[in-house]
Amino acid sequence: MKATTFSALAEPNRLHIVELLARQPLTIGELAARLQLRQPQVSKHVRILSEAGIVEVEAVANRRICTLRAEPFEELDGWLRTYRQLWEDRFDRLGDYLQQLQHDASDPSPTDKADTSTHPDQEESP
Amino acid sequence: MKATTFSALAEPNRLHIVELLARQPLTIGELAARLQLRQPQVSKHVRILSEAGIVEVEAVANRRICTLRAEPFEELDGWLRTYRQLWEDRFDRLGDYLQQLQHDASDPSPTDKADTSTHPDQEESP
DNA sequence: CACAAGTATTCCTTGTCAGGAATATTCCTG
DNA sequence: CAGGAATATTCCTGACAAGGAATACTTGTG
Repeated sequence: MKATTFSALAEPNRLHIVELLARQPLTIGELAARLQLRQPQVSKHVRILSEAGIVEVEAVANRRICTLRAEPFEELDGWLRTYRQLWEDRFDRLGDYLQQLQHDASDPSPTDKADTSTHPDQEESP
Repeated sequence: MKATTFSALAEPNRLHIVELLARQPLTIGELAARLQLRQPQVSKHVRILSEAGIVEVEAVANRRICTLRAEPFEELDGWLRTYRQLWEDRFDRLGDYLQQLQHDASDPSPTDKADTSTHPDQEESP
């Protein structure tokens, strides 16, 4: 998962923009009116959202029509899938870990043991 | 949706922490080792994640065991539901809007018309 | 009770970002 | 082609966030 996606959504006005665009496409000016922001700031925010791949800007004469792109949301959805067991499975991960901690008091290889073996590997510096 | 959740995940190291904790709970020190960061910075990052409600910190003697909390992910999942039609329905929102733009050239109430009527209202300053 | 491991906190510095204001650009219309 | 609408860009300033370094706190142990 790219942090830039979260970064783009971390700004309240930008998050607001995204939620407005979820209802319908809007131009820069329309966004500015709804957000009570001045046009230049909206342009900047939209640019950032656009560079993050969240918003697509279509030029129609004078105006720029902003629409949401699906990809980042699909990616987010896929990312979330990894965490879905957190509230679905609900097994006692902390309990397991506490057990493991006690073991580790005498065990020389303390760190990477309790892998639940359901996650794709991304970490681990061997 | 709270921007603070995105804000907490916007920092690459913090996102990394979350992805590590998705596999198993870890202490501050273990996180520091995996992230190649110094302990104080990890403590700070974890504090921010904790204040955002993403991570729960349990004190066990000397150490602090960090685990993921489910709520923010559930909330994110619910939030995404609103956007799921973006890639599932795939109806031509931009085309609709272009139509509407032409209409609006003569129509005096240009802004709020094309409500798809499937979204909870949060915006609109009447 | 001194010591060490694990962690928290503070201070400092640097870089980044958001908004304001002014200005430039593009495009339509008469 | 002049003028106005919609938007982009630039410059500036103030706030804030992140890492480094040093230090304080806490807990188990000898």
